[in-house]
Amino acid sequence: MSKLTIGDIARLADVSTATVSRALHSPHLLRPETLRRVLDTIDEHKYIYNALAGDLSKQKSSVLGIYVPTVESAKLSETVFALQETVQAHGYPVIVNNTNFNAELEKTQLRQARERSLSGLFLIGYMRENLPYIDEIIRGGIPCFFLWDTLPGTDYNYVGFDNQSAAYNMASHLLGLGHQLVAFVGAMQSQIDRVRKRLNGYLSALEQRGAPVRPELIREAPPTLENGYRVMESFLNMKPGSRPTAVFFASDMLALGAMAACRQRGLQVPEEISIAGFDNIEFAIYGQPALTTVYVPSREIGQLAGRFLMEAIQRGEPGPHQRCLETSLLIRESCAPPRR
Amino acid sequence: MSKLTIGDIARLADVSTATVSRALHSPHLLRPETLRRVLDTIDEHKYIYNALAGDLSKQKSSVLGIYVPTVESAKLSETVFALQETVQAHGYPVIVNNTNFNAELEKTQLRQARERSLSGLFLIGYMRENLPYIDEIIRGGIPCFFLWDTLPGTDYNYVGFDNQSAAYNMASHLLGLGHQLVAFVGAMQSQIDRVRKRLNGYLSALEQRGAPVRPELIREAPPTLENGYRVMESFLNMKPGSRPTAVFFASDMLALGAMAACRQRGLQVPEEISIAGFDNIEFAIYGQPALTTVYVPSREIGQLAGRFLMEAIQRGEPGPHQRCLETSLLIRESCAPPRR
DNA sequence: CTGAAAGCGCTTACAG
DNA sequence: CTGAAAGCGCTTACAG
Repeated sequence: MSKLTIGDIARLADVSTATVSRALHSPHLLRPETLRRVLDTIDEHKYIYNALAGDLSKQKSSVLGIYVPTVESAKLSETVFALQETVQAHGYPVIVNNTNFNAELEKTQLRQARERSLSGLFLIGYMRENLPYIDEIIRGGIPCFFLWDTLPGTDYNYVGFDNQSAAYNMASHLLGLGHQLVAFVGAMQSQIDRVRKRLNGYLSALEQRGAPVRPELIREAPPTLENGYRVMESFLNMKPGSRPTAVFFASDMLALGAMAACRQRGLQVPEEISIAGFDNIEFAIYGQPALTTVYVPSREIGQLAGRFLMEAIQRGEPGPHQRCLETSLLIRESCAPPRR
Repeated sequence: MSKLTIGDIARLADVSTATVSRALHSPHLLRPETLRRVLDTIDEHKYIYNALAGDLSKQKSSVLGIYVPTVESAKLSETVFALQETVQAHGYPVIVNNTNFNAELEKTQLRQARERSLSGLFLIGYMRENLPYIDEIIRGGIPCFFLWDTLPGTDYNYVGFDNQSAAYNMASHLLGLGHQLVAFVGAMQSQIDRVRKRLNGYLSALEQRGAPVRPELIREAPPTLENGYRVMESFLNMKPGSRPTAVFFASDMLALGAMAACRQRGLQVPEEISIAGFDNIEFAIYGQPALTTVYVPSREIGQLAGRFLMEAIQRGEPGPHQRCLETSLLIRESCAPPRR
């Protein structure tokens, strides 16, 4: 019942510990006969590899880390799971960290990555103030991938999409429909760069169309149904004339919550007010009406990032690995021209 | 830039490595003056603790593992995140494994837990055939907690609820409304014990009411909106008379997908058909109509399980830790008496 | 193709 | 309260 070590196996198979280690990790280096003998001994005695010892001598743990600001959004989970699926085929487990928009917490979690010498980090957003610390980690030799955003003109690894132009396109679509008062509700743009870029996309669409910016039509809330509901209520309480005729939510959760608020008030979407989202979660198409939104390739992001890291580790490809994926406007039924 | 070890710190602070180690983990053992000197040196030189070495010498990694069959269900994520929140306050990161209803994969992931000597495991469901292997892990000294289910009469740790009686109650509610043809759609009851218990609850409600069991009204599908949609379509294609007048879905995702199928066919819920769910995901209340479902205390499960493990580790409480939480029927608008 | 041996950076029982 | 030293179980450069 007490645990066997490679030393025990070595003795039992009449080889050295080095040979046992090779049987486990570089079988091609061994004579088939030797290999077989060692492997048989391992099986027979149900030897369990001690990864703690292995990690220490390699000075690197084959564990990965992913950092997510919140997981209320099912969409982020898709990236997490696609990533896990990709890397677990290579035997890499992944530690999932919820930073919860908390810079202090995020930093603690980032520090653990160094203490544990993780093989790679994936960041779906990060707190701006921690960037220097992230740089330090990268210099320390842990590859970091930024997800859900692009950082062109830098040496950072990233797999994401152009948040600004995606938001620009949606805002333009709304303005093109004839809306003058288009509101924007972001999922924490003050803290998350990629959401700030969406805000910028919205602003530049306004500018390009010559529409005025109205600060009272720009809001921010964590991406939950309930917050969408609340924000929408507050819009609906504005007096007609200053009340937005279209609202662009930078998250489907918010948008879907908002649709419920409209329903509650007996307001027809899109006849009386247009609602657009961002993400394309599975529920978007089940909305009533089906939600016009921005398609985000969340699974592809996870897969690609996982693959890039595996290549970086196994084939020693130095990078930087950078990829900007396509998003697209999903025009469905929740947006229409404003009433005259 | 090269990494410092406690040996370096010891030399710089003119103490032994044992003292540095104590400063880090058992500061109360040191004279305040010594402690201060060591801590200052650590700060000054930005020493980073090497958890790989620490884990090896303690022969135990302060990492936890959680095993989830699928994460399409937002509800399971709630448990995962509540758990993480609870344990991360104690400095324990958690590896999240998606077993994806795949016994082979689950076993590989379980083996990694042993290789890495994790400090604790949480299983939200597991493949039946892997139970002997889980037993082996427990005997090997890694505490395991079964979540989302109860295992009364055993020595296993669990934090869950009574799936059978919860399902029994919902099925009884439907039958009590006057439905004769109540269908049951499970999220993989053939593979997941807790879902099988829900099926049993449904069956015993039928029996208790003297309602016949109709095999064609019992279905199984992974818990996604799309599957709910499809299964419902197939029910709606049955000829009236044999078609169910109420459907009990063992997952809100399925139920909400089914509501969309009804809408698509122009069928009124609950006037023409009743639909019930299980989970109470946030979307349930935003359904049209609001979904009648079973409340599952997913966050409490995660919190409690995390707390139990921390107590087991830190205060050495041996357990078994067992807790059956309450569920409740959430009667909303999606169920009504059948049409005559 | 295989082995002897140093080394990875901590922890902790023991001694003082 | 503190230190010397053995030990955790691997990996790998080097030698043969």
